Amino acid sequence: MTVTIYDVAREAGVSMATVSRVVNNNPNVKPQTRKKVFEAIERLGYRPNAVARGLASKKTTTVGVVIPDIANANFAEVARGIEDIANMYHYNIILCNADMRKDKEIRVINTLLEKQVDGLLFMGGTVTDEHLQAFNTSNVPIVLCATTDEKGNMPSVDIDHEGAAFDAVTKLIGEGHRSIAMISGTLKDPAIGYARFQGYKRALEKAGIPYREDFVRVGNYKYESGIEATQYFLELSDRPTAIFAATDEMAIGAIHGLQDAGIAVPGQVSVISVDNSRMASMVRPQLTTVAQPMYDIGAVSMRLLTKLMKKESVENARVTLPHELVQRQSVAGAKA
Amino acid sequence: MTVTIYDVAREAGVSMATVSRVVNNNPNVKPQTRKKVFEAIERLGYRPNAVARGLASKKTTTVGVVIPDIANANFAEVARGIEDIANMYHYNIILCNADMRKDKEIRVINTLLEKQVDGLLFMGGTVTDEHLQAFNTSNVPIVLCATTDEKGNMPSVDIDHEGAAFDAVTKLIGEGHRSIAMISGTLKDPAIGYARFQGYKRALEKAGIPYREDFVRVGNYKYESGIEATQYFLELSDRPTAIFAATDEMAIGAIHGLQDAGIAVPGQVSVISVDNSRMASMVRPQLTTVAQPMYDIGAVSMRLLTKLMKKESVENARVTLPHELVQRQSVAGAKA
DNA sequence: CTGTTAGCGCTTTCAT
DNA sequence: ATGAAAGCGCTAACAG
Repeated sequence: MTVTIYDVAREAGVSMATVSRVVNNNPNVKPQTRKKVFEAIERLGYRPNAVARGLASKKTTTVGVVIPDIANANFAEVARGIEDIANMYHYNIILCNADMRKDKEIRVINTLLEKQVDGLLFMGGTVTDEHLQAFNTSNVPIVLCATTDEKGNMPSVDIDHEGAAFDAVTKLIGEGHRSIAMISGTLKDPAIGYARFQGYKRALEKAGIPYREDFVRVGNYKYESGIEATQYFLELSDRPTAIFAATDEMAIGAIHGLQDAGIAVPGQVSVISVDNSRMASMVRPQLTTVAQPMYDIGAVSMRLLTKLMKKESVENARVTLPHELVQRQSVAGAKA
Repeated sequence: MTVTIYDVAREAGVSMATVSRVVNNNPNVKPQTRKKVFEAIERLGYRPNAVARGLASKKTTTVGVVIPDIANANFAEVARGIEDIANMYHYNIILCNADMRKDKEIRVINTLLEKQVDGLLFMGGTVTDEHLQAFNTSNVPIVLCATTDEKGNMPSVDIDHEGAAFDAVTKLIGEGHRSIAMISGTLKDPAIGYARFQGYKRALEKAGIPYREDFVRVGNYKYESGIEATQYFLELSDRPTAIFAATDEMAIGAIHGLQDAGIAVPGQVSVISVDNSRMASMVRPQLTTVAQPMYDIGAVSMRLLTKLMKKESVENARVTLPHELVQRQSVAGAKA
């Protein structure tokens, strides 16, 4: 039925150990023997059983990554960064989607740990005590990627969300805007939603612009919620001249919400956001936004994880990658 | 160090077999014993080792899915369908991205098979002889999902790409268009690129419109290539009045390429495509497109796979799901 | 350079 | 209802 290492050994006239050696590229095998074994493998169509290997060696050479939402382009980009580095270090990666649901995140973490991954990458999403608890039961290294824990105890790679939001809003202020509304993500999410909201407030404060509650709407990071929030702003007697959206997707919603109401962007209202996803160029006017280096976040966090898995010492286990304003066409100066 | 089933057995004062039974929900355990075991598990923080279990039982309750491009929203949607059904049947799924590269697809298939998945879903992408060869070495069921093999020998779930393209172009013709250009995907891909191209040709033919080679440009399914193709069409002395793009993303590129050149959509040129991705509503004018039931493709293929894994008999192992025209704002009648 | 021999942690007959 | 024991397929000392 299934051909095992034992079958190969018999076919090649050597011991299992020798077959194991050639399969694992152990140099201590005579070239001639190696050849014999390879031939036997070929002849029998032998495929090593990774499960048995994992049990015997206590290593699976695979790292698990939990991705909060597979449909989110940003996370996809992070995943690409992870993969490229993982391949470089000969790790397999198994992706598990958590569908934006906390219970599923916890379940997926446990599943991955049961599967004996050699390390875990937890991407995006809020890190609650429950998460921490699940992480604690693990004896493999875990790094947070595109998120952080509030306590700051875990290795992580992220950007400075508060600072990115601050820079975006400051850009608007620099263009002369004083009536700046925000379409926020959920404030319950400390890692992203709340941090970006804080950046908005700080930029206002620094410029001496009073904070107005009616200038903030909470969306769900999605396009439709950007439209809805914008429609709300348009009903205000005192309309904003600029909108800061916490994500590109909501910003595109804002642009369309504005345009559908016959308002020119950026002629009458400017729009800015944070992300610089691929979509930012796929809208007219093209979106001015603060870029997050998603690919790098993935790459750096995977690199960090490899070090941790090899028990190498790491200088700094909490890295913050720089962000940067990308100017396109959705921001213009405020009318005097 | 790591706590094993043996530790739990000792702690609870029972045998390994009994612990195994309660962990696996075997009814043949006295409630009282069950309770004792659960307490021991709790006290020790026992987590079953899926690798050991997999080796002993020769089942991993996980299915591998290879996804050609994690950044593609359509595939993400298929993946969601897969997941929902997998959860329902208590299978874990592990996603492996193949980065649109054939060699990586083959490698990933082999990795998954080595990991002893109980079944495999191969999503999108062309199925070559090399693929078939890799599939053949497997003794677990495999189903193609959002693609098919040319020979038609493998279980698969897909839509009728040729028919979808035919319907899209026919819609244009119904609106009075006769100068219809196409932005195709690569013709090398029989499952999608070529099939949609064939649909375009057949619709033209049926309407008695001669096929013109200069009205077809091959793109790479991406936004930018949609723009480029459109710019090419605009340079023609004899411009098309409508553009059929093989994917939404290229269609959005077409819309913007047109608008950037000062051409009204759909006023002067109509645009239609196939996909109905989320993006179709995230553009102005909103895109008229033929919907593919991506989620259902995922769900149905996973369901099919569960049947195959349980060795249930299946009536039809090659299913084609229906498509449907979704009318939005990017198509208008041809000027008389 | 190669073979022997214990396990890795769990499931699964087979007894009892 | 429970336990004993034989593996699952492979790796990793250890010995030679």
